[in-house]
This record gives sequence, structure tokens and C-alpha cells, in this order.
Amino acid sequence: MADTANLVSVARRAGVSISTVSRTINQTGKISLKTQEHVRRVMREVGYKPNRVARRLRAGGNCHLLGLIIPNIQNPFFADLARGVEDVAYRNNFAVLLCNYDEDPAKERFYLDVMQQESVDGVILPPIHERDPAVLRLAKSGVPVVCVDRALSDPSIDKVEIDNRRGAFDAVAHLADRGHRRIGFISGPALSSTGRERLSGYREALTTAGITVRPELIRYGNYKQDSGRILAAELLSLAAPPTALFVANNLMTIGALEAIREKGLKIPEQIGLVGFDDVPLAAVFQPPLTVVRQPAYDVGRRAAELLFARLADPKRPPTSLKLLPELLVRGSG
Amino acid sequence: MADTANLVSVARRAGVSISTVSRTINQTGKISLKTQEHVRRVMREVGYKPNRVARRLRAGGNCHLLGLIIPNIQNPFFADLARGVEDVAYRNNFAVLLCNYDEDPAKERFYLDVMQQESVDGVILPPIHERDPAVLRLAKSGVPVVCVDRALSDPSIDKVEIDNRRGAFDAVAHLADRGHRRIGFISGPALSSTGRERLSGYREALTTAGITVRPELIRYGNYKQDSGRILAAELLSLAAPPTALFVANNLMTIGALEAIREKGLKIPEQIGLVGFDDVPLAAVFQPPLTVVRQPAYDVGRRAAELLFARLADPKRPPTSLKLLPELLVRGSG
DNA sequence: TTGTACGCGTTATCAC
DNA sequence: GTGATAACGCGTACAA
Repeated sequence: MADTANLVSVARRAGVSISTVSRTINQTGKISLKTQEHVRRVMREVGYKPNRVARRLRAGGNCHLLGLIIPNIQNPFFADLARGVEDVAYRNNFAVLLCNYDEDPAKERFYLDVMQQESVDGVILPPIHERDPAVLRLAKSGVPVVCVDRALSDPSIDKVEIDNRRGAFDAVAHLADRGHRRIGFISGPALSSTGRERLSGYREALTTAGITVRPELIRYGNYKQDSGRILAAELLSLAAPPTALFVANNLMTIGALEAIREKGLKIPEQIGLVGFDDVPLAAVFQPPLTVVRQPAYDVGRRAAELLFARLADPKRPPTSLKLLPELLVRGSG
Repeated sequence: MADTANLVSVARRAGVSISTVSRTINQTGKISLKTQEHVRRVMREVGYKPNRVARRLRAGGNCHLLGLIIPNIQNPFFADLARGVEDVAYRNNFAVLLCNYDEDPAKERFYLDVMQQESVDGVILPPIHERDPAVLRLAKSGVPVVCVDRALSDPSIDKVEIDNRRGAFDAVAHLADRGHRRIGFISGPALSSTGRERLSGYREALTTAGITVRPELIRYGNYKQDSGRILAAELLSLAAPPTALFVANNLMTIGALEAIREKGLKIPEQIGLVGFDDVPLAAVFQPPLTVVRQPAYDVGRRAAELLFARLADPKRPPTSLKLLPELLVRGSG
């Protein structure tokens, strides 16, 4: 049960004071090179590792920990995003506190409290909605916050978003190009910013193509697989069903595929399909799925970089990034 | 910049000492109900939240944080597992420190150090290999460790594994039942315990079915998509190619699908396919993919439960769980 | 039943 | 250059 070495034991063993040890570690203050070397050797000998907890207690932040609060890590989009965050964090010797809040305000509040109680250096999250009061409060309290995927009303907060309107526009314009005139849309929640933006891209593309927007071809889901299946089934059962479907996220696309399969329709001959978000098997699917690929990893990476930039310079002007999604035309639509 | 309330400020405001406040929070010692109620009200008023960092420094562990170190969160298997861990953690008011180590010993060492420096209450991880010295050292130092997915040589450590031999056996026996005599196997690394166990299940099933094990039909991959594609292509180019493929994990199965597609082979008529691990799109794939489903979420859940059981009773005998995978016969083999 | 005082391992502010 | 020492916020032995 080797008691872990601490500042005191290292100092004693090196025959110096704890301040000298602390200063050699943090490169603060002036220490003779000879002493530094000596101290460093002793630290190696006893395998000293600074205690991050004590550091955080003392310094309150600035201690190599950041929080990532996402709806659900099982969604490949957020898994990729998380990986982007984690890679940048690792390069900076930071650890990541991961929280799944399931769009549940109570869980979100709990985790935001944890962030404060753990005095993390910063938090990355997609806010539940634009004026999420808990998040705004956290940001006001001085904890650096970077929003990803969804916006927050406060313009002073750094954010990394996807150009959802553009992504949806490209997808629907592509379907229109292929001759589709009745294009169904399985949207996200009307309340979410991503949902609204993708919807406006859909409308705009239709209008541009000279196609009338028909409300009966638009259904609002919750970004989960089940709602994709149910809503797709509804659309396909219409008296005048759509000839193509545009689905607003990855899980609902899978659900839509279930519905299409149950109906026994052939893709793309009988029903065209374009999904928002790429998925692992999409490229080898029969037919390969046409999707709007979101640069999820990059969203995470850029957000973490923004966070580190802010830590380095708290006064820097807020940055707002908008990354471009990419239409991957494969075979389904 | 509302300075966050602490024990002192609450105590002052309530007109009691800090120990009284501390005791009402932790239900330790005897405090009159009236005082308790009063203190609680004050805490609510000022929005007091105990500082987790100070707690951990003081108590060294026992403070609502656990570590999860996995190869890569982008692998759906580990995403599910992580979710299982997180759900149990949340129910116990714990937060989770998530680390991706990419099978890289240096990263693993870094993160294990972090665990100690953060004085987490416990760590859940799949060790790089059976006698991973860094993990053994951590466990010896008194931090509760639960191994998942892969074993560690030390029998005193709690673990949750999958019956890999059985899963592989069922898959290959199923292919043999369908009349396949030349069954190729894209294995995991020979060094990993999961790799070895799945291999032995494969061999055993062949032998049971009276089929000779042919080394040229076995290829060793690294559980990543590329190796699945390359090795499948090799097997399919053999003078006497296999009529069916069994692939040892999800990502390599996707790779194998790429290779099959490039060859223009029809599944299951020209080539049967069974993969280890389910994937989101597998059920709607054409044909639906036959897979060995691992209960990844449950692995995480049970591991976390084991960890909490150990925290509650450090003296309890080590538990070793082996969960059963399930062969989902769909259409590909 | 309640209050006082110490220590957890750091960092930062003084002195020398 | 270096060393003592006061916080950071909490839990707890000890005292009252």
C-alpha cells in the first residue's frame, strides 16, 4: 500500500522546502537549474505525481479537467463528437467528465451542478434549448462554456454548430434534381434549433425547385428510432404517398428503413431516401445510403480547441463556428 | 459572480457551527430535528452544494466519481457498455470520468495515473492484456477495479465477461448446420483473450461438426474495419475460397461487407456471413445480418453494480460474471 | 447535542 | 533563489 508520494515527502527527501518543489513543477519563480534537476530526479525516484484534487481545491479550476454533457453516447454522432473532444483534451493532459443527460432537464441540472462542484476548467455541451437557464447560469458564474450542435441565445458564448439549413437544403435539392416532386420530411422536434433549421432548409429547397410545401408531408419526430419508423409508416400510407423521404437524423433514418422494409418497397426505385448523419454501415448498405454527413468529430475537436483558447485568454472575443455538412450521394436517393 | 456558498457561509447564516451543517448533510452524529430542518432550509435558500473536490481531498475516494477506461467510444460495443456504467453511476449520484486509450499502453498509463490523482472511488476497464502491470499496480494500491470484456490474471479482481467461446461456437455451429463446410474466420488478435476464446469456439464447433480445421481459412485482424476488409478479400481470393465467413467483431464485419461487395458476391447465396457484435443497421440490412449479440449495456451495468457492491463492502469475495451472448439468426448466414 | 481545531496536498504571498 | 505559512472546503476527533 505504497502511500503515494506528496510534496512534503519529495521535499524532505530532496532536502528542500515544498515551495521549491512546487515551483520546479510549475515553472513559476526562479529556481537554480541545479536544484531543479535534483528535485526532478527525486520526483522520478519516488514516482511523484501531483495530486489533481488538491490542485483543483486550491486553484479552483485550471486543473486539467473538463466536462462534456451530451444527450446520449450511444448515438454515433455524439460518440464521434466525444472522441474529438477527448483527443484534444488528451493532447493537453486533460481528462474528460462524460455525462449523458437524455434531454432530461433534471439530469442536466444534476450534471451542471457536478461540473461546478468538481470545479472543472470548462464545459462543452449541446444546450437543451436556446435559453436553457441552467446553462446560462453556469456560464454567468464564470465557468467557460462552449456550445456544440445547438445554439444558446447568449452571443457571448463560444459555439460550434453545423450548417443545418444548408445540409437539409442540399439533400432536398438533390432529391428534387432526381425528379422527385413529393418529398416527405421526417423532422426533428419543432422546438430544437437543429429541427427548425433543417426544416427551413427543406422548405427552401422545395420552393427553389418550384415545389409547393405540403404540411401533410412533414412529420415531427424526436430523433429516436421508433419515431422514425412510425412517422415513415404514416407517410407511406398516405393516399398520395411521397416518392422520396428525407429524414432528419441517423436513428430516425434506421426507423424509416424498418418501415420501408415492412411495406416491401424497393429503394431507390419505389422510394428515395436521404438521411441526415452518416452511420457505420451506410456505405455497404444495399443500396448504399445517401446521407448528409455531419463532421461530428470536428465539431468536438473545434469545440475543445475553442475551450482551450478561452482558457489561455479569457478576454478573447467570443467565437462562433459553423461547419459545413457534406452530401454523400451513394445510391438510396 | 455569486461566490458559491460553502459550509462556513451556511453555518454563519444559520447561526450554527460548520460541524452541525456537515453533520446534517451526512447524517452522521446526532443533531436535533429542529436544527436539521433549519439548516436544510438555509442550505436551500443559498443554494448550497457540497464541494466534491474538497470532499475527495479530505476523504480520498468515497466521493462520487468513478473512472471508465475503454479503447474507443466510437465502437458501438463500448458506447453501449459506457451507457450501462453511466446509468448505474447516475442512480448513485456518481459522475464518470471517460477515457479512450486506443489500446495504447502510454495512454493507458496516463489515464491510470489520472485515476489515482483524482482519487476516484473505482475504475472499470478492459485491461490491455491478462497481466497488464499498470492495472495490477493500481488494484494493489487499493483502488477498486472491475475488469470488463477481458480478463486479468489476478483472481481477486471483480470482472464481467462475455462467454466468447460459446458465442463463437454457436455462430459457427449454425453455419455448419446450414451445410457450410469451408468456413473462414476473421479472428481478433491472437494475443487478446477475446481473440483466443472466439478462436477456440470456432475450432470446437468445426470439430464437433466433423469438419477439419484449416489454418489457411483463419486470419488474424486487429478488430478494426480495414483489417476486416483486407482479410476478407484475402480469404475470398483463395483458390478454394470459403463458402461462409465468421467475423470476430462489429467493425471487421463492416470491412468484410465491403470486400464482399467489391467481389460482387451475393449474401447468403454465394457467401454466408455471421458477425460478432450487433450493429444499429444490421436488422434492416439486405439481407438482415445474422450476428452474435453481446449484451454490452448489461456488461457495463453489471460491472458498475459490482463496483458499488465492493464499495459498500470491501471485504466481499471477488465476483466473476460471465454473460451469455445470443445468436440472432436473421438472413445473412 | 453542539462547537473548535486540525489535516488532506496544493499554490501563492510573504519574508529573508 | 529559497523557505515558512496561510488559505482552498470539507470531515472528524476531541472537548464542552
